[in-house]
Amino acid sequence: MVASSMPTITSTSLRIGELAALTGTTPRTIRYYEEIGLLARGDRPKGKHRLYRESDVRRLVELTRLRDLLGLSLEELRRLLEAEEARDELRRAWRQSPVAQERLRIVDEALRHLSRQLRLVRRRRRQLERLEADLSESRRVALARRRELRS
Amino acid sequence: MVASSMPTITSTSLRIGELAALTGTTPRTIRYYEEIGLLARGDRPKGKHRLYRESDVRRLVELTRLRDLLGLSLEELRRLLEAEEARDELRRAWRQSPVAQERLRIVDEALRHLSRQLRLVRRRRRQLERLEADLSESRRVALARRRELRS
DNA sequence: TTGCTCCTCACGTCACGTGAGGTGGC
DNA sequence: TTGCTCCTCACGTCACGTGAGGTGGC
Repeated sequence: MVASSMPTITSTSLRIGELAALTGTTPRTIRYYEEIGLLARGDRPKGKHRLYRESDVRRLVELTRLRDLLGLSLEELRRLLEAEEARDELRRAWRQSPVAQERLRIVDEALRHLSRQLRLVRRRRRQLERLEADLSESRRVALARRRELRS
Repeated sequence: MVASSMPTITSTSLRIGELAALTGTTPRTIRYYEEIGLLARGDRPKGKHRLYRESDVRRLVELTRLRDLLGLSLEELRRLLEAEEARDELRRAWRQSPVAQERLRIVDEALRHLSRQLRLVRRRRRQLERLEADLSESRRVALARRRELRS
């Protein structure tokens, strides 16, 4: 009873419904993202259940976050994250290559990518701040009017 | 030559293409919003051109802003703005009714509505700020790594 | 084994995009 | 009048939602 059938190879193995619940999305969305190539296929005999790991949770959270908060189409999202996939590739290469020259190139690539996302996020935040300021101003006016009516 | 054919009744009269350009959207979107009742029909002999005024520009800008920045569906948007239309109704009533009691009710209604929108906007802004903080942190780590590599 | 979740089509829906063919005129 | 923009269908597309009918088992 102590040693179960087989040792788990992957960290935590999730089914599609569990991944969906953890990321606040739906199985259908996950299958669709796989279909259009936003999520990896993960070699699996056709008809059998999909299995996911911790890294898939992080990936999907990032996807939905950028999608919702930046309002990107899935095509734009794909282009934005292609760079990131290349970065992951490089990160793997990083461990193999302790050559400083090479490592510097990898870090610079990552920095360019992060800067691009930060620019998009900041622009959005400024737009939201402007909307919030406009609404606050309207409220300020309404509050003043109410005070006047009450006096 | 001084007195042209007829005096313009509406402030500025815009065609659908001009309204679209001013609001950063498309004629098709405007027609669709009219179709589903987000924009007024504006009595017009069927087949003839639609004409818009300054107030339509403001309305459409508000619509697209809330749609894009809050990520609302058009159904949610409609519900959010139904209150606002009621508010416009009341605003017209305002001018007729100088009864303080009635005016107070109108202002309170407006305030509740503004607060609701502000809550949505602020929640969004906090989410964006969290995303921005996460990205900034990643960049900080990458920058530190680069400094180390360069030394 | 039973009951849940999963599987793959496949059609439906929302929010428009994109012609096609025709008419209007701030 | 000519050329632009507008008009109304109507079909296409993106990003999924929603069954239907069947199979799998972290």
